[in-house]
Amino acid sequence: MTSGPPGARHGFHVFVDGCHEPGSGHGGWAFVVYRDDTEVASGFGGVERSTNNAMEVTAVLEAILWIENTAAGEPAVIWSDSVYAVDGCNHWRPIWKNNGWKKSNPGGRGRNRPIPDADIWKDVDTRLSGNPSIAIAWCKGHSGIAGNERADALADQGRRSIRRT
Amino acid sequence: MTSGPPGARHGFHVFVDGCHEPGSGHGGWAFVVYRDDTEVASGFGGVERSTNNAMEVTAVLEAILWIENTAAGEPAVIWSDSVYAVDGCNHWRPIWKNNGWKKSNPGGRGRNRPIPDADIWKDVDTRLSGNPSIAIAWCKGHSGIAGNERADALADQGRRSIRRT
RNA sequence: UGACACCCCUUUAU
DNA sequence: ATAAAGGGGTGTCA
Repeated sequence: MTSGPPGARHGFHVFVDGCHEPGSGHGGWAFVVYRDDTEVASGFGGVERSTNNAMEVTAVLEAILWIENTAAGEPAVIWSDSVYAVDGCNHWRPIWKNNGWKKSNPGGRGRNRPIPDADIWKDVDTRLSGNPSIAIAWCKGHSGIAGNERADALADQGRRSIRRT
Repeated sequence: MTSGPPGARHGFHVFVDGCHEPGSGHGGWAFVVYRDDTEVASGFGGVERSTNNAMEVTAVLEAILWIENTAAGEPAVIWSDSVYAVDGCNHWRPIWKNNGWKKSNPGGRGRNRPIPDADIWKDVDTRLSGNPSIAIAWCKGHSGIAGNERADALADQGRRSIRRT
């Protein structure tokens, strides 16, 4: 197995990644689509002012958009190395939705404030709710997984594209 | 612990901090004494079973004790990043004292519960009442203030000292 | 409901 | 080794 996890018979494996440079505030996102261990598509972009987590979620959203437009209904796994993005999709998304996209953790740190990047999360939620064939999974970052490394490089390219505007 | 001659000019600035590890229950406290931006003394210690707020107040108490023993009567400002400790000293202390160190219930009915760590607060009250030249002030934590950072590190050392008893 | 502090964990970046 | 973006919990006050 050179890229992607086992079981890539049918459907897609989409690796996503985001990056962010605190100095400039510029961020980048990317996705790479694999079918049977072969890269079949990719996309990336840059954002002028963002945060690291916002870029990770944006990468997931862009991957979903590609699937919607190109392979709607086909089974797909989106792999992200961001626990924030993955748990946000799989665990907190229904909770946030139920709470009107606000944090409600009595005693916690950020209480009853709108969750960061609520607009992105709402978009992700709408589309994931309508595409049950899309799964979000976590993979370890910077550990030699080909798809993850490729997405990492593309996200960086997306971030650098900001300067040449 | 370093020591130096008491400041002959005009007062001390004493930064205090407390820390607490919920897992072990161990806590630490520390104070650092500055005269003209120079550290002239410091002290720290550990407590086996405590709370974060109790350690913050303990740090204030230990600073007061040092002033009493070393520079009684000299103007001094004790800086703490705990609103609980600072407001406890400046605002609620006379109120609590007036209520017999108990919290009055808004409903009037029901028992008046003793304030937490009443023994420490009573000690603080006695000594502050006898030392009007000592002021308690608040400073933001973890924001680059040298004295606060130093006290933070020493409090942690005090907490860790519990292990190797 | 707000504020402050304390502890643990994840990811990113330099 | 630094800083920044998140999640969970605790103790306290109004």
